[in-house]
Amino acid sequence: MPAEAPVTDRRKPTIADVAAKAGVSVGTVSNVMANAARVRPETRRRVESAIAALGYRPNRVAQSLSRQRTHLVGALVPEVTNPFFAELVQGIERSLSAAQYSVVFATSHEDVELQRRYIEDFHGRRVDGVVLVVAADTEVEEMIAIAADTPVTVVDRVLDGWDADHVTGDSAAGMELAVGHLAQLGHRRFALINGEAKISTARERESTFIRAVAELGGEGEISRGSFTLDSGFAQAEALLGRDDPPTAIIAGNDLIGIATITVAAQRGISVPDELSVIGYDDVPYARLMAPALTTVRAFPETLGIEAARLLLDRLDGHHHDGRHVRIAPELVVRRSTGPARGGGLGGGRG
Amino acid sequence: MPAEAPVTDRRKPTIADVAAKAGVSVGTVSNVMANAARVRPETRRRVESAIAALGYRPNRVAQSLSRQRTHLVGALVPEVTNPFFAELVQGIERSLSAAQYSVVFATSHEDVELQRRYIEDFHGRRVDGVVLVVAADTEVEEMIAIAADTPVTVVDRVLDGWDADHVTGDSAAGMELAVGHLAQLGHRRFALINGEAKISTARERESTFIRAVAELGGEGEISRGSFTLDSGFAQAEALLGRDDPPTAIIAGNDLIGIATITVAAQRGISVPDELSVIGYDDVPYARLMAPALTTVRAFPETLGIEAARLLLDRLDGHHHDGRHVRIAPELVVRRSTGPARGGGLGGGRG
DNA sequence: TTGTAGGCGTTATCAG
DNA sequence: CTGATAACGCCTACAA
Repeated sequence: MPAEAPVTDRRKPTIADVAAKAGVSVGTVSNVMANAARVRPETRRRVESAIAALGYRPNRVAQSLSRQRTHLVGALVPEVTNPFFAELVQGIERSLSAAQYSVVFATSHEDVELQRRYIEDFHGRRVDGVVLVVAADTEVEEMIAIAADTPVTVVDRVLDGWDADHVTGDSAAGMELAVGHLAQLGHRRFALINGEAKISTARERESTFIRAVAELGGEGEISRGSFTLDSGFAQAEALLGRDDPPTAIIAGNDLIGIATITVAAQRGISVPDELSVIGYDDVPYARLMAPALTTVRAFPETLGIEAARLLLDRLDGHHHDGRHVRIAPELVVRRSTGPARGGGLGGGRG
Repeated sequence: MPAEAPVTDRRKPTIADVAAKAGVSVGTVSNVMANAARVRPETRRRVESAIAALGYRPNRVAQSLSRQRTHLVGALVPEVTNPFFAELVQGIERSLSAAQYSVVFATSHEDVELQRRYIEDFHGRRVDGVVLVVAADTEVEEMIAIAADTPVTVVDRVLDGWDADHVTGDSAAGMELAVGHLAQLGHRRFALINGEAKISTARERESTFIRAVAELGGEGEISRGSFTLDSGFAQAEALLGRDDPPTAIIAGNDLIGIATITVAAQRGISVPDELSVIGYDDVPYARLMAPALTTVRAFPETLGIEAARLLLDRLDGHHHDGRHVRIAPELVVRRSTGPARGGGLGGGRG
């Protein structure tokens, strides 16, 4: 080898290097990469072998700047340690990466200030779009302003007054399923242990709970906290520590339901003989409880997939007005619900 | 307003717009933003108010191209629906974003081909570094080649022959804790239900298991599958369906441990009276089992935090050789382990 | 069919 | 202290 051989050049090859090696211009290289028709087969071959020889990979940063499109989307969820959101994120990531988008990912921990910072970061990076699970105390006005001129798809929760694309679970239907199931088992005294009242899913479940119980002529009480195991423990503890707990507890999500079953066990309350418990979401751990948790399946991964689809549609220019897709929930009967103590009208487990 | 007023300009303002409005050059604006000392206070004020008036935010894409640094890091894990990795990801994301990095996130699903594609995508996007949990069947050579000239920190699992920075849990110590605890309870017949033999943590736990059991003069058998609930169910089913199951089962991770407890319950095997079960990791659901799962806590979030720290150190140019940090595990005794049936030497629960 | 050159938005180098 | 201007790497007219 010649003495002039440069020390190993660690710089990644650029389109200019390829052009030089192939003896063509950068424009031509760009054309073959774009698969443009207007390039002679012979030339194409030369360029392609130069690309292969150099191991050339286009610089996406430069591409983004030039094309004014990053093929990047921001995903912001409250937590990733919550299995519901983990599945949601999985759905988002799968769909987006299948469509050749990369996702820059962040968690807000229900903190609006953090949420604001992340969204600004997304903007700074010129993401093509954002998939967002709004944090609990989010102000509509701020969101509308912040999300201006970047396509946003809102998922799981909704923000009143913001007509962004969104996909949600049908919490009203889900809650009706839950109350209906319990009613059929003869229950008349219910409690709902819920998450943050600021969150739309919690509100929808709550109002439906109230209405459904009223229509039934039953009694219903409501406890509010947050959608976490810890809050579930505290709330269940308070509820089950009382003299006359209800015969059926509906949990605002499975974490709360799981905590409730655990508290009942600790207190020697037999589920489902003395107390029926039903959760919401159907996370993987619901069926592993003893007894296995009856719950309303919410299909979190599907939510994520649909959210990604909506966003991609918009990025492709297919749609322009605020769309709303609603995912229908399903009742999953397991072992944590049973006939109300003292009989009642209801049939057995069928 | 004048008739010539342009239709609302949705284009984000550029540094040139700011310069024009402030009546200075782009270079000066750049200097102001860089907080350079060499700018007259009066000028700075003018520029700053122009920035504020326009709501100017620098374009990170252009910055990246110019600075040759994206402040982006890629994070690739096998799954995010596995709570161990969810916590790991949380640690990574927290640390990195605190250091002003954004993370582009992906999941390999233990698929080496997918893993390859994601890493190439990371490269294409010119991430400054990557945090990687290697997929199960990863080839060293390919990784070494693919990861060339991009700082990589390997976390949780290790790839023999690759001297990248890495942070792992001390699986040998953890397994010794597990076997020691069981031995003290009088157990002599053990089984290990493990994950993929291709994964370094599984191998380390397995070899330590063999050695520890041998030193004890006990019997040990090994079942291999994958680190999932489903595999845990299948393996536990096979093991507990036999005539003479061991008195103590060590699970390669908590998902397997949780599945084992569930299978035991289904088969009417009392835990811990007839069978002791111990898990690994201490995911949040371990303590919610009935009985609560004794386990070895692995601190996944800490793994993520340390991995991020190692990478950041390297990106700051502080270190250059392959470093290794090992996180010490802790035994968490709960209710799924107890004295071996038929007595033995061991004391009670203390 | 292929080459040239301007533009994408910043940073950095140098004169002035 | 400030203003031009050349990178950074790629795309896309427009010319040739």
